[in-house]
This record gives sequence, C-alpha cells and structure tokens, in this order.
Amino acid sequence: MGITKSEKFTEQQNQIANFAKAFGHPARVAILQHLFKINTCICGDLVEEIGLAQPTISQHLKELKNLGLIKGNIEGTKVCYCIHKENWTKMKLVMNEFLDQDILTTECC
Amino acid sequence: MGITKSEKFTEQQNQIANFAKAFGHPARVAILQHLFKINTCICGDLVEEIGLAQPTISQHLKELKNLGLIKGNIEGTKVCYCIHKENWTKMKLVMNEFLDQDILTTECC
DNA sequence: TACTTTAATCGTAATATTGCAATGTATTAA
DNA sequence: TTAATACATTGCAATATTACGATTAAAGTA
Repeated sequence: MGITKSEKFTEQQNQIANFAKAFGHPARVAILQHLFKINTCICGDLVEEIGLAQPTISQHLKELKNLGLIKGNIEGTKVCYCIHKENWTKMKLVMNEFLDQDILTTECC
Repeated sequence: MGITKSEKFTEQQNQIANFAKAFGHPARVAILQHLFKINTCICGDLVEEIGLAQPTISQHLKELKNLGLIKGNIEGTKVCYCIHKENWTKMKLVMNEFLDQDILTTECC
C-alpha cells in the first residue's frame, strides 16, 4: 500500500528511518556533500553542480530543510543554504547509536 | 517520475543512498535491532516481534539480504537470520565517512 | 503417504517518490 | 514601471515502495 505503519514502531526507530530516508537519494547526498565542501554557503549553483532541474533540486532542498539538516537564508534574489550544524550533530548521535551496535553474537550462518 | 537518475551521481553517492534507503523504513530498523539484540539468531519470530504480516517481513528481509547486511540460513522448515558482520562493518565505514564530514565553515544563516 | 509447519513468491491495491514543465513570487536592475 | 534573475510552488506523469491475501515450495511429522 506504499504506506508505512509508523505506529507499530518506536519513536526512535521512526526517527532513524526518517533521517535515513533523507540520505536515501543520491541527489540529497550530493547536495549535503557539496554544502560541506564549499566554504561559502551555496545557493542555486547546486542546480548546475548536481545536474537536475531547478524544481527538482528545490524539492530536495525542501525535504532536507524540513528535517532540519540544512538552513536557508534569502539574500536578494538568491538563497543561501548551509548545513545546520547543531541538528547535524544531533542526527549523528541518533544514527551512530544505531550503526554502532555491538555485535555480541557469533554469526549463525 | 519516481525514477532516480543514478547515473548522474558517483558510485560512492549511490552506495550511501542505497544503504540509507535500507534504513529508511522503521520495520527494517526494527529487524536489524532485533537481530543485534537477540543472541540466538532469529527466524520468523520477527513476524511476531515486528507485528507486520509474514510476507511483508519476508520482503524486508529479502532487501536486507540483497544488500548483504544480513545472512539467512535454512534450518529445517525454519530460516535463521543474522547480521553479516563483515559487511556491516564495511557499511559503517561508508556511512561514517559521510556522516562525519567536518564542518569547516561557519554557518551563513 | 498425507498432513503440518515455515517461509518465499505472486499478484495486486494503495500510497509515496522522483522529475520536470509551467507558473508564481520576490527582489534587483534598467 | 518594466524586464530580468533566482527560486518556490503547482500539477502531473512515470516509477517505486509498502502491505498483505493467496499460493507455492520445502522440510519435518504422523
């Protein structure tokens, strides 16, 4: 049904899934990497950099902004985006708790 | 169009996105957490544990297996699943390189 | 053999995601 | 004011994902 039964899972599990979903598209990965790489905050050069149409990039940026991973600031006709440091750090804590689980058991198979 | 233009991105970006997509559903997060938690490798108790229908769980398990994050072993009429340690470690390297990027810039906004 | 158990697969419905052309909205420049 | 620039939004088509009933396949049990 394409609908995720979020109510069956813990808040933590849904949170992990939501962050992961944001990274689940290479364009959003590329956008974030670019924002990290460029010292000056980048606006719509992302469209050229990534190579997708402007509305598509705008949509991906919106998702990242809604999750709180980036911020946008209007500067004249341009918009300047950058990583939301504090939230990025918080996100890392959540993801690392999941990724860094200790593997206590020996493999069964 | 619902189709991701993977060819526009680097192999690394696609790899990150593919791993992230696997974690982008709380059921798969829950499955993995359960496999980590339980000392004995778990088979279809996952169906009871997670609370989704058996074909649904089976489908999620298949995705995780295709990505190489878990292994399955047939034991009689049951199937025993566990984390694929080596691949999990490799996945962590890829994800951490992405997540742990240094934020050199000051925020612009 | 026939029956049971367990899990995979098939088929399908409902919903979500991706991508972009067209359009709208500010802001700046002329 | 008019035109240009930069980006957001809308609307829609194509594809992907999620979920599960029904069925199948494989192995154990009576």
